[in-house]
Amino acid sequence: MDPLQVIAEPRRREILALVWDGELPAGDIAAHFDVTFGAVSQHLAVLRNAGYVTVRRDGNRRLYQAAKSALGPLRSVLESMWSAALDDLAEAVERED
Amino acid sequence: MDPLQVIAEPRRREILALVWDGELPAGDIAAHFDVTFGAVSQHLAVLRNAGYVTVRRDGNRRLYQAAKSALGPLRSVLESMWSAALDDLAEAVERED
DNA sequence: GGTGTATTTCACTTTACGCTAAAATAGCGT
DNA sequence: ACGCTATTTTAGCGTAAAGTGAAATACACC
Repeated sequence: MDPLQVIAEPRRREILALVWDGELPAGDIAAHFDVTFGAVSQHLAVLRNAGYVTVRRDGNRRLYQAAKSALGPLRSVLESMWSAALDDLAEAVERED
Repeated sequence: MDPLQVIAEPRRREILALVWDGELPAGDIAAHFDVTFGAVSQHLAVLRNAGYVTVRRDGNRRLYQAAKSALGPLRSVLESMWSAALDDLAEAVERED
């Protein structure tokens, strides 16, 4: 799959953000969304195949974490876009006053 | 449309590359592809709405050019991906020997 | 080994998007 | 005004990808 296509999907970017600073079991990740566990698992599979996340077995669970090195060239873009989104949000909040 | 979604489409990235270093009329752009003029026009509309290209009327024609400032944060990524693709190609050519 | 929990995988439905073909819009030249 | 060229827009089709629900797999604990 096209590397950009993988992170073009908003839900996958959210997942990536969740596991950016530490590992999280698939269940916890899925709990953050209002779609089926299966749907999230499929997104995780896409991220896995793209090499954007790593998985570690912990007994029953599978712990996911962003593979920052693989994301290297994409990271700055992602961060700037996320921060831009945050800026927009802050601006919107200010206008509410 | 999601800013990343816009450039995730390969054809749109090609279009962007075509108008990166100078303006080009829509017709010339469309001529580079084996899809309908209409299809290319639709891609141009998407790029326009995203602010990734600028348009200038020249009589009958419309001259398109990449809006590099708007693409700022995305530029390095695009370039690195393109160069990575070129690297892959060079590597493949070498293996042919 | 059987039960319960965590996760993936499968078959299917639904939705999103790129493409075509044709109609609509816009500007130039006569 | 008319025809010609350049471009956009619209409607409908086909395919790809995201979602659902259920079955399958994997592991732990008793």
